[in-house]
Amino acid sequence: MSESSARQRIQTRERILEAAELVFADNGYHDALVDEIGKRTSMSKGGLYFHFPSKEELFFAVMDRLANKLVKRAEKAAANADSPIAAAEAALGAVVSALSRQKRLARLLVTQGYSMGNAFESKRAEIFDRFASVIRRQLDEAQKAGQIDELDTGLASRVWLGAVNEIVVHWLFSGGPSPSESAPELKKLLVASVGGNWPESKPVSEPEVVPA
Amino acid sequence: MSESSARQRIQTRERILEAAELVFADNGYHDALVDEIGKRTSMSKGGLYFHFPSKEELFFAVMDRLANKLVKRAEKAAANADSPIAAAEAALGAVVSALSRQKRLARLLVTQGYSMGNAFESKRAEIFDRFASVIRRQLDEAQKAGQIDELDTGLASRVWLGAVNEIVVHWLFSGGPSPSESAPELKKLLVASVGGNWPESKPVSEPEVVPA
DNA sequence: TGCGACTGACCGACCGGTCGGTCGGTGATC
DNA sequence: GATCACCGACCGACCGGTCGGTCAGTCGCA
Repeated sequence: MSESSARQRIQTRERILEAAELVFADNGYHDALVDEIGKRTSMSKGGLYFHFPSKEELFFAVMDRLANKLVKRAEKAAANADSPIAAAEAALGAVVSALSRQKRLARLLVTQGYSMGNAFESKRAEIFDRFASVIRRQLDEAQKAGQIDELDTGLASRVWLGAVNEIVVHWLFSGGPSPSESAPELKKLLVASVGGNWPESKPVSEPEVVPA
Repeated sequence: MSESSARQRIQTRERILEAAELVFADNGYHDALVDEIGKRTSMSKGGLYFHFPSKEELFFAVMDRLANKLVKRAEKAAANADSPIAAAEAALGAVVSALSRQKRLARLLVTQGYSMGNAFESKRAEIFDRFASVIRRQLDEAQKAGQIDELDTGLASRVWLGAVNEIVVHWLFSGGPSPSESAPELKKLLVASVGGNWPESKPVSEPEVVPA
């Protein structure tokens, strides 16, 4: 059946993507070996190359998959909030909390692409722009609602992103506190940056499940 | 004379460092070829390896040199300001303006190291910590002077750094406006993040020399 | 029997690092 | 001031491991 075989195909792809995610996250693009991905998939190198045309494409696919998941998470969190500024905060909190829980994913998203060389630039830009847009949309709303100052929301969204990025990298590289621990203070700083009035109510729930 | 030969030695090292800076900045650590650095120095690979024990050490030396220059610049700018919060702003402005002027340096400092693999982590941490300290010291002063809110200045300084980092990366990768164009608005956001009272006076001079 | 999925031995470009060798200068010795 | 031993700086051909990618062949299912 072309139906079930198509399903099979997709499942196999998924299996590869999962393994590749691990390997890329641990080693960075350059030091990740295609053979290693094969080993973890219990599939030979040739098999991998049947599903993906190159290491580069495979990496991009991994990044897209990851970005999709996280962006969705952020958008969902934003949708559940009850004011634009709270939504922006929630989106940011969702990402921070997800990355805190999965060091490997954080690594992958935030640093491990660069070793690809200059070809990575556009992918990085694309992904970060997607996150920035989520934040920005909320800030635009907040501005319309008069919750925050007049300002360049594009710039502000990148400031927010950059801040998160730096906190995460610092955690990864220097072993500081987990980003989720810094999150409340971080949110305070970022909301203040756009002149938002800090709401006394609702500290914005995000389960904050810490894995074993 | 051992005197002049020591001088010569240092000069040669400097020549190599300058060439290496260019090559690393253009290609990233991994894609930079030692042979290419040799070509630009008019020196053979063997010659290079007489002065530096490995490609890695050479790269670190380049990064240190660059970081030193920039940190000094930032500290100088801070020292010339007439209030702690203005000093923090000035330090940040100095870095932004320097990077805006030298795209290559920006690239080198901000992205090109990652392709070294996980060995880069500690170097990156070290350098960014140095910058963070400069900012932080000023924020601590400002806090003592009651110019800003009670807050975690360590966290705040990383927020500032991260913001700058993201603006620069966005400029490099997406060809947006030069960071120095965004600087005024950026400063406003960051000062607001720490609850600083925006002073109407003195927009903090930094010559803002734009090269041809 | 045809075809999609997969195997794994093999290829070959690539590049950091090495090492035997060269050479201009320096200073001690006669 | 000529000779000579020596040395630091530099040269560049070469080595050897690595790794992305290829391809002829296998297997099982429809």
